[in-house]
Amino acid sequence: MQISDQFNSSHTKGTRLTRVRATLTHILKSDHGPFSVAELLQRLRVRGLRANKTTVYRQLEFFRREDLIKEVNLGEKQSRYEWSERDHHHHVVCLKCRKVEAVRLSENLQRQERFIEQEKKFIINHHELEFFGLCRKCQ
Amino acid sequence: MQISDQFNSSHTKGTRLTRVRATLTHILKSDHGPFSVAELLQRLRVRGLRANKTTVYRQLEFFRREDLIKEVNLGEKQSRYEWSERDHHHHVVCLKCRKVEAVRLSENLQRQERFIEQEKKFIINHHELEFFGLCRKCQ
DNA sequence: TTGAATGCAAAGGATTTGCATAGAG
DNA sequence: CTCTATGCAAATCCTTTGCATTCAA
Repeated sequence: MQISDQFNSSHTKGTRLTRVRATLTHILKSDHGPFSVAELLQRLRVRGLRANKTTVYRQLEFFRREDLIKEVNLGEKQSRYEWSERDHHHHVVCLKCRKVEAVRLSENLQRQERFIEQEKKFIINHHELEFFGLCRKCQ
Repeated sequence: MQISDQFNSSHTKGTRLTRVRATLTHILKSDHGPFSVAELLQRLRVRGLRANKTTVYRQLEFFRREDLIKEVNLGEKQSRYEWSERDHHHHVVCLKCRKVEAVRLSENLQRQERFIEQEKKFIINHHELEFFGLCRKCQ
């Protein structure tokens, strides 16, 4: 596998495609997120890779610098991370079992953002929206 | 001041209106939030009350149990807290100076919640929505 | 060969817990 | 007087840092 297969921005010069990085990329891209660091370590282990948590934190820092992932906060003590290439979406979080699902809203928040920019004189960069409730099983 | 002035739910039997609790209540109710624990300690100090951070955490736990405050997460490492009696609103957060302002949306998210409840079979309890960008001064 | 990536231990920062003491009712 | 609230120290949990070693290119 060539580095250029996955990382071809000018920022990535001098970086190396290690086994941990390749596997983490694969997990973040294809599995169902968003993931906590503990979950990522777990999934690495399942794939036969016993990595150190520090390494995972540093990989996430790298992905973050390259704008490849987004950090998500669902009101837990730890952060979660997900690949950012996917479509813009939000999350529904079950208050009982903590199950997380992605949702796409039927209409977006553009209009609200314009409203806020006018009223507050803020320039909006992005928003974060999460819904909390009970999933089907926990109802 | 009577306890019943501020806490008259059936849950509050046996609780005591200490100076810290009364002052924290006042700060959370009248000052401009949401506040971190450090900020609450600072404001207590300004009012001549040197409280321990553990005490503040325990007071917040108490307010939370009584459903008097909401915990807010703005992507920082610490949590923030605000009195929950106020009107439902969201936050705009400046990515540069971290200034926080409240915004009321011109239209609410009820419709989107109904949509999600149908599509995902979730029962929505509440949502959290924050906008991030640059405030007037930081643009 | 060379410097980016890794592992391990230790440090940091926010939050929680245990226990003895203070103080509201 | 009684039991809730407090303070202090220590413990926990997540995250970051320092440094010597490994390994991709």
